[in-house]
Amino acid sequence: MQQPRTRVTIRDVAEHAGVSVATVSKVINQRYGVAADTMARVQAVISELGYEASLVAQSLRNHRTNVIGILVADLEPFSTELLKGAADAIRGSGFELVVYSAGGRTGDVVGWERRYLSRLSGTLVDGAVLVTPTVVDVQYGAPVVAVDPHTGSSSFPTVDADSLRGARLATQHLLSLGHRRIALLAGRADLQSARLREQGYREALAAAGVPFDDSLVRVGGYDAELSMLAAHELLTAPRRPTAVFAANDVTAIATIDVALALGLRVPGDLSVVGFDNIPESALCTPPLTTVNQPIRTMGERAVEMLIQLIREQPVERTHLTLATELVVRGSAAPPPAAP
Amino acid sequence: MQQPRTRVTIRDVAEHAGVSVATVSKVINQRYGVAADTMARVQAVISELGYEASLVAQSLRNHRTNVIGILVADLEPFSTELLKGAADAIRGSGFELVVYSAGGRTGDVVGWERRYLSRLSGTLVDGAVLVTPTVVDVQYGAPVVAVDPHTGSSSFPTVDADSLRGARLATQHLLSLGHRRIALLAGRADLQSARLREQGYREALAAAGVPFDDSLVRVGGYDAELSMLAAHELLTAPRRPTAVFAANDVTAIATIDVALALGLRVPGDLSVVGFDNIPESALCTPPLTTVNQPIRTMGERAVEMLIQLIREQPVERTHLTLATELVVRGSAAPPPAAP
DNA sequence: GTGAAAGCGCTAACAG
DNA sequence: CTGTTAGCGCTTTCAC
Repeated sequence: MQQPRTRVTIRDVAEHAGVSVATVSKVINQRYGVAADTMARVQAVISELGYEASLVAQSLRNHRTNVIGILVADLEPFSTELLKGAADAIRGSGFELVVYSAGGRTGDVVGWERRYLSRLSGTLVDGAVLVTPTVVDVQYGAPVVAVDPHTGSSSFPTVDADSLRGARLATQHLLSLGHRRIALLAGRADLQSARLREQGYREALAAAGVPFDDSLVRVGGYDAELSMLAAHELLTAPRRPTAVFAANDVTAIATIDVALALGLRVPGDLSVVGFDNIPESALCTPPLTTVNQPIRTMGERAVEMLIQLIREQPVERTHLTLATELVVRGSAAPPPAAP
Repeated sequence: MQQPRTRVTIRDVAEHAGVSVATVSKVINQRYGVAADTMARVQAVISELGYEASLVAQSLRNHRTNVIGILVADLEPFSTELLKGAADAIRGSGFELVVYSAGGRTGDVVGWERRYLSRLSGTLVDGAVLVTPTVVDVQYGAPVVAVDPHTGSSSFPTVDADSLRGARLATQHLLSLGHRRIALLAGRADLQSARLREQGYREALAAAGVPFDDSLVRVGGYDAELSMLAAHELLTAPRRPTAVFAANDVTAIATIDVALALGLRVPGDLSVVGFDNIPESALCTPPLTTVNQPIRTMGERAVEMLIQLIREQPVERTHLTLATELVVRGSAAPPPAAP
């Protein structure tokens, strides 16, 4: 095989083989109407030159690329895990996977999503999966599936997890261990998932006849640093809670760190329950009791749904909510004996 | 803004604005020679229609996309971490990042790399970073930087970490703690990094006057499952080692799991040192003593180098080997008192 | 069975 | 200042 300075194009192949570009194209695409020996000759030149058709030129012509795009705001544990599920679903589907990351750029997130979706759809990708998108209502030239969109009412087909039930389970777990002063380290108020987790917490409290106490709620914004501050406030207050339900694992782990730094034992003095079940949650000390969100499965389902959409096959349900479940590990235990 | 069923093209904009496509193009690309009011009118139509130029058509024309591709075999901790570094380096560079994942496909890895590189280069991406590539010698239409290539002698500009020194540090650490029976859980023999780590291990042993013992070496292949088997063999042998140096963190963690399952205390009965310093290594129990490989920095450097290459700026060094260092945590301690 | 020609969406050179 | 034209690499009629 040669090592061309510049890309080898279909023209180069045609010239070397002494045929027209049309014929080469037919060979590449296995069309009928090419003599066996011509075919063989062209094939030989193709491998001699190491020719590969340009993805760009092909998609410009075909409007079909067999590529699925996934747009993520950043590569953090959640999106990374989801990507793996997507990769699982892609395998054997005949599609390829391309990931576009905004690289954690803050501020312009909405613009980025819209711009990319628009620039890619109909050309570079046959469809796209939007991970935790902020944009939910625009129609593009290609099918789009949203995973865990920031607002509940999306006009896109959507895959998410049952945050409401998960939060209820987590809170019930703490209640059944005997806790009554259960703090909530909430997520971001602008996100649907965060609102549902707070609602679940309130419902479980109400069902158990425990009054909701505003002073036990702090906003952690799904963010580690912010949560450390919030947790510190919570844990140094005069009557500190005996348990914390954190809206995601990252902030739950931050809470444990703060508690340990304050000399509290976990779960001896403070129980903590998280949400997400990211890989790190099993590895921290103590291992985190949390709510499993089937992140990988969400990625799989989203890609499967998207492929159906692309193939214009009927999609049974356009809003899929996957079940969450409690994963009991070591960070929650009965409260210390009342003073 | 409208919600077109199909992609809106430059033609649509031109028609709506009552100008030619060339003029629209000039407006988009901020070329001189457009009257202010024409410009305004076109801009208005653009935002009214929500037009975005097709990435595909642009790159076919321009041979310049301001997009950098990163090709990874799979999305595992190493590549994910590297991606983050790459994302850091991209920010503010004027380039965008696109990740292509083979999705852990085994077997066809080489073919995939070659095919993609070939299909993308010169068109969709201005250059590419290949992560742990098996292909190292082919020239493409666009610059390529390899990270931690599988064979040492790559003709690509390369970024890697000092595996040799890192392995020596790890082994010396165990030696200085008093260990003499130090096992090696090796990586894959076909990989440069694995060979260097074995060599470092041997050199440190030799320097300390400890004879190399073949029976203390097993191949873990950088793979968790394979390593659990190997570790089991090692730890159930008649004279088991007092320490294990694993060629990467994933296999080190697997070794700890096996040791604990066998009722051994870590580091009381068995010391373990890993290599990579992936995030998980700090979170496992006990926290892993390991060799830090600046993975994120490798991603950054690779992207920086690639950008220089794309801009045809001189690159000071085409083979960058980043320093490794020992990170002492809790998984290595002096050996149990000799029997 | 094969090739000439048109065109996907866009940009650059050149005329007007 | 604006439009016409050519062409990026490829596929697809449609003549020959």
